[in-house]
Amino acid sequence: MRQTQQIQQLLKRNQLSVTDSRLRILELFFQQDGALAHADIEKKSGAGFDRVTIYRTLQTFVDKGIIHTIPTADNAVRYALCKDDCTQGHHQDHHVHFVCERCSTTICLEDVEVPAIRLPEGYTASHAEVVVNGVCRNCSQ
Amino acid sequence: MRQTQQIQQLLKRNQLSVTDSRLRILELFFQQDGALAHADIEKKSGAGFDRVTIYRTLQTFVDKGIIHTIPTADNAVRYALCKDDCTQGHHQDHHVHFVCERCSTTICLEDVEVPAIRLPEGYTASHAEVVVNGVCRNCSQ
DNA sequence: GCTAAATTTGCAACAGAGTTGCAAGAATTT
DNA sequence: AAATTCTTGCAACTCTGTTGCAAATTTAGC
Ligand SMILES: [Mn+2]
Ligand SMILES: [Mn+2]
Ligand SMILES: [Zn+2]
Ligand SMILES: [Zn+2]
Repeated sequence: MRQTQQIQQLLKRNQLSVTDSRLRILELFFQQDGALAHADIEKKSGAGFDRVTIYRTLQTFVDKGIIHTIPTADNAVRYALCKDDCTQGHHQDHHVHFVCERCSTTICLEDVEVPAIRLPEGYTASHAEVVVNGVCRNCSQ
Repeated sequence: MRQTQQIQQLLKRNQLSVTDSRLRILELFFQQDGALAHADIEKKSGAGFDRVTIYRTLQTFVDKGIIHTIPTADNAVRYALCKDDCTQGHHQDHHVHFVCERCSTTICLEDVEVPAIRLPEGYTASHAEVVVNGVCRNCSQ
């Protein structure tokens, strides 16, 4: 398996020990193009990892800049691979996210940048999150 | 009390019976300019309304177009009064929301419209949510 | 390859957010 | 004021996420 090798290297590059759950969870992210919620991972991982392990693994990946969180209206955090140059403690994912109303897939629109927002006097922006709801490419035909 | 009168009328206009919890919760919203989360209301209401009553009251107000929800990154729904022309089943609040990193107040920027987002081929937008994080007017001096 | 140290995992127990059914209580209608 | 309608509180439950700790696994040194 070529991919397993690549994932191992990704872990080592981030000074993380190579464990079954980390390999499997990253594998899921690489097989998917939409985002994954904790519950999705619990179902799809198969191997019956403990819920807590999954939470901790996801948190570790976020800390290392391997995945990023996506805020959605339904109060369940979703995660997706960082394709930008994110590093430990410094995420760079300034793109728009899309949630499909039909299939409820959550997708990173890597090429759509968050527009600059003109704020009233006295407000200083540090970061903006844009989530667009609508119908995705798959569902619109 | 003049305000109580006004709140009563707001309830009647929406075909809602006038009850202690509804009066009190609306009163809190009118006294506040930031948004309120369920937990805030539970604390500030004083009168010890049941948690379930608060949840149901908030849901009713959202359904009627009296308040709207604000998505934030911390996975706790916040609510604010609708100042736009929202009606039963049809919210019109297309403004930007702001979350202060210092005081964590959540504010509706009624005058800041959500910009149009250009999506890739195949995607259709129906609604976009913009949440800007930063430092608010109060905290920036 | 084996051992010791460092890290990760699973379990149990917990906290918080939100939902549902139902009987009792209040508000509205007549 | 009584009957009807609607709302509330309670209990019980689900789902999401967190923490402490001992056991298991991984890594590093030899
Ligand atoms: Mn993304
Ligand atoms: Mn608002
Ligand atoms: Zn879709
Ligand atoms: Zn502030």
